[in-house]
Amino acid sequence: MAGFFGTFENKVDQKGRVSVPAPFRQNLTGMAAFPSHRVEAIEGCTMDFMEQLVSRVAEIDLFSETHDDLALTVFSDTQQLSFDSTGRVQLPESFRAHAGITDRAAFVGLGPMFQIWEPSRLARHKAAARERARENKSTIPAPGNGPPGTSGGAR
Amino acid sequence: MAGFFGTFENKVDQKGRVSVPAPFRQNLTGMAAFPSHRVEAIEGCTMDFMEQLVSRVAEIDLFSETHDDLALTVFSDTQQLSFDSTGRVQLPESFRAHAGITDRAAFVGLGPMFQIWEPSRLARHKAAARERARENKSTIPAPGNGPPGTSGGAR
DNA sequence: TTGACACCCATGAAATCCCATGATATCCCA
DNA sequence: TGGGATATCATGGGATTTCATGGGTGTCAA
Repeated sequence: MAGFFGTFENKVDQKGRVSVPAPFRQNLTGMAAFPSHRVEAIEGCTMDFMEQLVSRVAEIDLFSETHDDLALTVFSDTQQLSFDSTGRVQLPESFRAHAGITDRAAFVGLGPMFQIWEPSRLARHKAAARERARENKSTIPAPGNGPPGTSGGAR
Repeated sequence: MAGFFGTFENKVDQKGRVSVPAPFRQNLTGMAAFPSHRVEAIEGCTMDFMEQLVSRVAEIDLFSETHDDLALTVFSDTQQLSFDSTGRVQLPESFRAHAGITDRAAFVGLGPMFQIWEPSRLARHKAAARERARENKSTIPAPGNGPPGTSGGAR
């Protein structure tokens, strides 16, 4: 599976446009975005991934409260953002407000998806996340060898 | 599985490019790299390996805190480095800074992955590692046994 | 008419391509 | 087994392309 890696900080111009980092664009024919309900950032992913999300949510009991809440939270605010000819997207005002983005936006790769942050908030969030990951000793289930960067080394 | 062995020291030119040692390149269609959390070096692995990680992460409950923390910690500093036609990669400035690399870089094979060091730091690190290995009587677990016990991979 | 927005072109900086060079290492054949 | 021919590799640097960014124009709708 192709993924999103790395962190890229780009300028948001007066029209509210941002260049999507070229490495991200390569995996994106079209992109879907929605405000994160957990952090002050925008979540982004491929259209494909969004459709997988739809399937996953569909597996939750229909008519359950969880289902409704999740569906409403995620899908009702999702927008498909399209690129202009130079690879920029228009960040809707409501998205910028949610993330506190004014004139700079940091794209951060999270593997299957990515997030868009106001840079200084990202810095704070990242420090906190790293701390938590260390405390919980979280690791990625190894695909047969010790994952680099988490815990195991050689095997 | 293909592995990385040996140490190779190459020049970093003014453009920030380094030749990836030919023996390493043979195992690499594309390479992923990220700053080590434990030491002042850059970790490298195959793109395949990274993508396996992505798949693993995609299987964790989306929107869980674990998922977010883990993904952020692992992927946000990772970059895909691609080879030019003569087998060089561009080492991003942030990587060089993390490892203290200026005009020389040492590639160290570590089996399933490898590291990139500033040569003199590597020398020091290596001496220390050898010392620790002797004191701890570290061993490599025999094939077929459970996860490494006290030998504890890199730490 | 005034925004909001898609489309287009311009620009400078940076990354990448591509060719050239010399140094080793490898091959091949007498 | 010598030793020249050939291939591989690390390295340098100019040419070209990509990329982020700025700004203009036209269109459609309120």
